[in-house]
Parts: sequence; C-alpha cells; structure tokens
Amino acid sequence: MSNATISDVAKKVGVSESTVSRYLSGFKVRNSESIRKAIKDLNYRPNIMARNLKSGKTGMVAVIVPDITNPFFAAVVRGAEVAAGDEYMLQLISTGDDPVREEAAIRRLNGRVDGLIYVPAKEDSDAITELEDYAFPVVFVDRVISNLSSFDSVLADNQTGATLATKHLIDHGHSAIAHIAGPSASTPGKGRTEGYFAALKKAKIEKNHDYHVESDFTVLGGYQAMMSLLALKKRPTAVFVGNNLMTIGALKALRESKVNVPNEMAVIGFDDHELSDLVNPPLTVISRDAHLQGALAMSTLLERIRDGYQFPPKQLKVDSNLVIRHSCGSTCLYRKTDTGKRILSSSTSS
Amino acid sequence: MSNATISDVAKKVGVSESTVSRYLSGFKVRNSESIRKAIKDLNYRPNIMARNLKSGKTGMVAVIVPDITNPFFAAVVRGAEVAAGDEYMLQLISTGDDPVREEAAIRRLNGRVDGLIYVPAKEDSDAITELEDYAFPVVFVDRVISNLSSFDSVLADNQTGATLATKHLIDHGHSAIAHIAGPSASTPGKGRTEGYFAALKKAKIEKNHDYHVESDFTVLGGYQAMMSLLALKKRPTAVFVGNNLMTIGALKALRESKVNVPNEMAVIGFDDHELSDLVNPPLTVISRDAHLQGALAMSTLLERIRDGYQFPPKQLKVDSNLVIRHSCGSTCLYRKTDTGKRILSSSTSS
DNA sequence: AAGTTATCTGCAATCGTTTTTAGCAATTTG
DNA sequence: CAAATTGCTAAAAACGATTGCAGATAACTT
Repeated sequence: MSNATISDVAKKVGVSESTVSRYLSGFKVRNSESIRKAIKDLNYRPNIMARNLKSGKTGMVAVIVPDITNPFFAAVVRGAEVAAGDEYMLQLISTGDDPVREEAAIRRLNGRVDGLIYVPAKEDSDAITELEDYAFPVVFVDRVISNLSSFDSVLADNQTGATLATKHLIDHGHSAIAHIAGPSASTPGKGRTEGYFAALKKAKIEKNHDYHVESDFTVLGGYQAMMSLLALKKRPTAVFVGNNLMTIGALKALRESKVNVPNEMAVIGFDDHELSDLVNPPLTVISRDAHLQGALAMSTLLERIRDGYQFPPKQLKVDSNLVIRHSCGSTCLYRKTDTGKRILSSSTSS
Repeated sequence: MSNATISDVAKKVGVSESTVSRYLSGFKVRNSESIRKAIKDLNYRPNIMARNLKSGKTGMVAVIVPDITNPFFAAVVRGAEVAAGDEYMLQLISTGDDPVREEAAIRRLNGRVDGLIYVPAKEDSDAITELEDYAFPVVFVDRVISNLSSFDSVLADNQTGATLATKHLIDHGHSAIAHIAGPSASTPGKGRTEGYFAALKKAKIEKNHDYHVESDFTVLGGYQAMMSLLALKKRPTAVFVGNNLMTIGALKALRESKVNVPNEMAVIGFDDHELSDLVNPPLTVISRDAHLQGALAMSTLLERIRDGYQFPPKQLKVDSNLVIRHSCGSTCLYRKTDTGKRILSSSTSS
C-alpha cells in the first residue's frame, strides 16, 4: 500500500541510498542483483514528486483546448498524445470556451508542467501576455495571438482552404455566395474570411455585406446565422460555413426551414467528420489533418523543452483539402481517391 | 523568469520562511502587508512539486479512456473535468484501444495522481489487478472488471436500454431483428446483448444465432458485421447496433449496398450524437448522459479521496432513453419533448 | 609487491516547501 | 505583582529523491 522509499530499499540491502539511486539511473553497481530483488520485494516505486523537485522537471505537458467535445480538438489532443510517446504525460484542460476558467488554468500551470500546447478560446486574454514570463515553452495551435510572435505555432492554411471552398461554389455557377464566419478576432475566423473574399475578388464577384455574417463557432451560432441569411429578401444560393459546429447548426436551420440542399442552397463546411459522409446530403468540406496538427505541435514543443529558444520561433502550416461529396451538387471535375472521396489538394505545408 | 523561492520572500521582508508559509496558508501574521507586497514584487509562486512532496498529495486526477476521439468518451472527460472544479486538474490518457499502452500508463500513474477515473479498453488486463495495490482510489466508468468489486463504478443501464431498443423494433412489427454487439467480454457489450435477448424472449421471438454478430465497437467492425448480416440468405429486417462507432460503420455498409433505411432495414443505435439528427435518415438511438456519467465518476472519486473507503463501494447507473427519429420508420406512439425529439424514458438511476 | 589508475561507495548537501517545537513578548488573570 | 494565558515568531526537522566530493576497493601496471 503505502509506498516504500529508497531508504527502505537501501536498508534492506545494506547499502547507502545513493547506491540504490545510482542503480536506478543505470550506473554499474556491485550488488545490483540484490538491489533489484529488494526493489521488487518491497514493491518500491520512486516518488515522482521528490524526483521532480530535485530535477526541476515535471514530465508533464499541458494541452489547453476550448472544448474537448469538439471532434477537431479531440483529434488535436490525440495527435499530441501520440507524439508525446511515453516521455511526457498529458494534462488536459478543456475550458468550455470560458476565458475566465482558461486564465485561471494557465496561472495554475506554472511549475506543474514543462510545456504547453495551447488553443486559446479568446485571443486577447490577459493571462496570455503573462505567458511570456513563465518558465515553460508554449506552442499555439490553430489560433495565435497577434502581438505574441515569440512563440511557435501550428496553424491550418485557412486562407487557401477558404479560397478553395469558395472557388468550388463559384465553379458550380454560384455568385450569391454567403459566408458564415467565425469571430473576426480569431485566427481561423479571420483567415477563412480573407480566403472567402479573395476568391470572390478573383472571380470579380462584388462583395455583398449581407452575405458575410460573423458568428461564434458554435452550433447555435451557425443556426442563427443561417436563419438570418434565409430571412434576407435576396437569399444567397450557396454558403461557405466557417467551422464544423456552425455547419451543424446551419444544416439544422436549413432542414427546419425546409430548404433543399444542394438545390436551393449549396453548403460547404470547414473540417471533416466521420459522419459528414452520412448526413443528408453527404457534406462537401474543407478538411485538414487535426491529428497531424497536434502531433506537430507536440514535437516542436518537445524540441523547445530540450533545446530552448536557440532557434527562432517556427510557424508551421498544414494543408487544407477539398473533400467533395454532394452538398454542393454533383461534379466530376475532380479526381477520385482510393478511399472513394474525391479530393482536390490545395496548399503546401511550410 | 526563474522563480523566486519562499526564502527569497522571507529574506526581503526580514522574517523567517515559516512566517511566509503561514501567511500563505491563511494564518494571522504581523507583517502580512509587507509579505503580500514582497510576493507580488518578486512574482513569487509556490513550487508545487515541493508542496506536493511534503503533503503527499498531487492535486491531479487521471482519466483513462480508450479513445478521446470517440464523442462519448470526450463527453465523459468533459463531465469529469467540470465536476472536478478547480480543486483537481486532469491528466488525460487516451490509449488508442491499446492494452499495452494502457498498462504502461497505469504503472506510471502511481505517485503522480490522487485518483483515477478509468474506462478500461480490455477488461482482463494484468495491470488492472495491480490497481488494488496502488495507493489511490479508482472509479470505473462504463465498464467494470468482474472480479474487482472493491471499486466504485458508474455504468449506463445497458440492459434496459437495449431492451427498449429491441422492443421499439418489435413494436414496429419486426421479428427478424439482428444485433451487432460489442465484445461479450465487455460490460456494455454483454449488458446490451442481454437486454436484446430479454426483449426477444418477452416477445416470444426465438433466437436466431445468425442474427447475433459480435464485433468490436469500431467503425470498421460495424461495417463488416453489417456486411455479413446482408450476406445472409434470410436477411434481418431490423438491426440494433451496440454503440455509436459501429452504427456509423453499419450505416456505411447499408448505403454502399444500397439498402434503404428504414424500409428495407430499420436501424437503431446506442449513444446519441449531435449529428444523429442530420444523417440520412435521422437516426433513432438509445441515449444516455455521458457528461453526467463523467461528473458522477468525478464526484464519487473526490469523495473517496477525501473520506477513503469507510463506506462500501457504490455502483451507480445512469438512465438510458429512447430517442425516436426516422431510422426505424415513423411512429407517433411516443410523446414529444420540447426539444422536438420524441423521447421515451426508460430506467431509473440507482 | 608496490604504485598507479579506474571503479565504485557512503556521506552530506540540496531541491522548496510544511509543520512541529520551543521561545518570546504582550496581555489577561487571581 | 507574579502567574497564567494568548499570539506570534524563528529554528529545525521532515518529505524522498539526486549528486559532488572524497575515500575505499578493485583492477591494472611495471
């Protein structure tokens, strides 16, 4: 039950604590055999707290996400965990989009972890600026703080993805194309909106400000945004929705309003899902590898923990792909992949 | 940057370390004002490792789930986190259904956490029996180890839920009802199969062993199981699928085989999802409150951490509800709820 | 066999707290 | 006014490991 200490082992064998400690760290020791036995007999496990106190390391990495229930963030976490191997364990903080909880969590992190992978809920939190004072390295995922360029980040190629999405709608003959956007204060919200406008501009379609509605990345937000779009005197014929949750909300609004997809309204979402294939109609989306984003974040973080900031901060980006199903109407413009999904690859990683 | 220690604060104020420590623990202290100031000036934060070493507590609770990417487990984790408040932080381990990783993780937990919320991937792991030797309390969620009754658990009412599901199919006039089951060695797999057979028996429908196919709770497993069901000379007309992932797989198989749901095959799943509403056709499912399961698990765990095992182990169960949509065909037998879902509540919690 | 070097060992200090102990000053009491 | 009580305080001993240092064995030299 209550754990034996290193001194119990030492006593039992008749050597000093330091000898046992050395044995544990892999040094050559005379009575290694009897030490091994004593450790087993006493069921001795080193006290991690004591070890950490001495070493100043914790063997822990924190991951902060707005909501673990969002499959995208879940995949990021999973990717991070896989990349951590068994060198580091994960401390998960899912803040429920609550900046207050988030700040409090960050403050409690100091001294508990060796590093942080951080997907901020809001990008102007006070606690974030404190991050620079903390002793551990931070890697931002998906969202960055504009005035904090001293940290590494792993983003998606939002612009290219959004352009791809919008262009896909244009290629289907649409010109009344709406965009349900995330908060313009957020990296992905801003980037995707930029991509949307860029595609419109390139196709010489003039901006209709009614068609650009800013929402909040939630199901309810997407629902309301879609409703407001449907209430317009001149309805759009197509919509690019800025994330997975809002797409669900938008789809609910469309079904509730008995608007046919894709005939009356073409829909393209951002972020894929196992079920996107099975919804009615199967959803065309921009997808990117969330698992990879998490894994990249973890590996750059581990690098920082190991080597510090002798190299300048990295800004990594992962590809966005267009996954064509049926929610924009059918086309056969694109190549088929072996998975049965028609994919148009987009941007290159840097 | 590098953190100030309590002795730095003490020196600056001109008192002893113990006085600062007492101040921090809320005792009355003469120079409290100047201590407060010194702490702020030096940006002093107590070293958690040292504090933990002394107290023997870690302020951490581990949560082990087979796969954080499964929305059910994500909801459990979220529920647990909310219930933890800011008293405890969460250490997440998502083992990817790999028992080896799981065992390794459990072993590394000792000394790092004050308690464990555990959804085992396999229910016969070696490491699990070691759990009894460990110093921290454990609460099992969703699955229990049969020969380990000394721990608390929070389960779903699998039997009642499965009976409800099967009865729903029977009520629609089906008698050739298949069941794609989870591993019979697992608590939910076993329980749901029992409920399925119980409902058949009550309706005096004789068992057809071809209709009971045991799978593995994965998308692929569900797909293959459905395929084998479709290959039968006498196809079933309805199927009760034992979890969310297998339901996705089964649905894919059905779509690929161009089998119409619900006309040629009625489908009912276990565990609801935000998108269940939007798939084609909207999915009728048994649902239970995963968030609640996580929260209950956390609160019983915190109780154990506080009070130890002076009270006997609790076995908690949460309700299963029938959420009727369209994948079994339409009925109006059931009451409508204000959320627009028609719900038939089932079992009582204990 | 003696001298030199290479290994291994125990002692003691250290990491940054908390907590027990004993002591001192101020206040209250008989 | 002495004695008892109260209210803080500082010093020191934990908590359980790791590590530099110096001494003790052991293993090579010649």
